[in-house]
Amino acid sequence: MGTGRMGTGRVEQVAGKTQSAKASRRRKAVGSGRAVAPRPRSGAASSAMDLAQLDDRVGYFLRRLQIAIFKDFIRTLAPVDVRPAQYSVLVLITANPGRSQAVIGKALNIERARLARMLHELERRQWIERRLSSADGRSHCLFMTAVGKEAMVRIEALAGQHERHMVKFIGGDLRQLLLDRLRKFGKS
Amino acid sequence: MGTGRMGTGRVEQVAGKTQSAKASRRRKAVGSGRAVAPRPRSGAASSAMDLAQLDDRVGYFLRRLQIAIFKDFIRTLAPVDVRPAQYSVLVLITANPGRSQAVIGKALNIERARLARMLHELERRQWIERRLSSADGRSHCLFMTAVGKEAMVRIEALAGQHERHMVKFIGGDLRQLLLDRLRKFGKS
DNA sequence: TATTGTTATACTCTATAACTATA
DNA sequence: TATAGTTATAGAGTATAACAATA
Repeated sequence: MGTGRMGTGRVEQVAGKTQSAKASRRRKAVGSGRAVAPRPRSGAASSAMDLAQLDDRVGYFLRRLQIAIFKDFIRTLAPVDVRPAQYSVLVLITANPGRSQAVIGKALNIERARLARMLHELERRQWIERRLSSADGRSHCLFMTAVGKEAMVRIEALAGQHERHMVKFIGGDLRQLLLDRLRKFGKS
Repeated sequence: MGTGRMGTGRVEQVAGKTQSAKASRRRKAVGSGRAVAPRPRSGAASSAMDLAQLDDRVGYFLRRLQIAIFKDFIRTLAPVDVRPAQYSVLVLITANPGRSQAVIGKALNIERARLARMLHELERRQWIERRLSSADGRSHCLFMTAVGKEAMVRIEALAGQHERHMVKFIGGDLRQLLLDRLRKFGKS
């Protein structure tokens, strides 16, 4: 499951592209009519929906819960335009300054290729800084900038707000139980 | 969060594209050297990693658990090449024959655009059939084909195997508790 | 006007391969 | 030879807009 688009963060830069996108869409739309094979007719069913075996698949419900949680996270942190993966990286750099990309990536299970791009974005926003390691010329040591540390104050405030939403959403008891039981799956 | 690639399902059709992909990559690689600004040097940190605030974010752990679960699902159902979203659609069509795409999509929170493509794929594999509704000319009623029903036997067997992996992975008690508490978030 | 199914575009994220610089 | 960072490609998934046909 990738994470796809989800939520309403990052709305700014879409506006400028609307016109040309529309135009090219219209251009390409010419002659794109799919040859649809004629289908047989059938009466439509209309009783209540049965989830059947899906009702016993934890994965299914966990997935839906997780999507709802990420949506709230993205919505809550929209003012600072920080997504879940970015947040986890920022927290780790803040708490562990000077670590290499490889180490941070492994801790969060983020591919180094993906992390490289994400760090470029965070560097562009002047929140983090990369310094070549004096011990290993291949490694980049990661640090928060002064601007980044300042931004983290607001980011953590919003993240805390999101966490309080979770308490209201799934209940404080279930939240705590999940934390206690799931921590072991999130390490390494 | 979309779900991205994840796991090892669908490996077949990659092989044939390797050569041309490599070639075009080499072509484009010419002159793509990024002008990297020289970075200051720094000593590398090396103590144990601190998850800091991340250690209290249920969303973080739920996300990691959910990824692990989907990976197991994809790996376990690789023999039939069925992904989680496809599985959920197949189960619902099997249990609720004759429903429209709109209804199935709403029940599973799958965008109608996305569902249309997925159903094309399932139709191509001759597992499902679309019939125009006699009551509403806009609707397509969905049915499993004989081949599809036959395939579902193996698919459900593998899905059950996956579910037993879950019991071993998170424990039968936690699985049951999650099912009891999360079902309400998965309906609508 | 609104809805159903469809196509297309943009973006996020994962997986993978290739390349460089360094070790 | 192996590792760190980078770039690029393919693919899954989400969000969104537009369109034709139908209601």
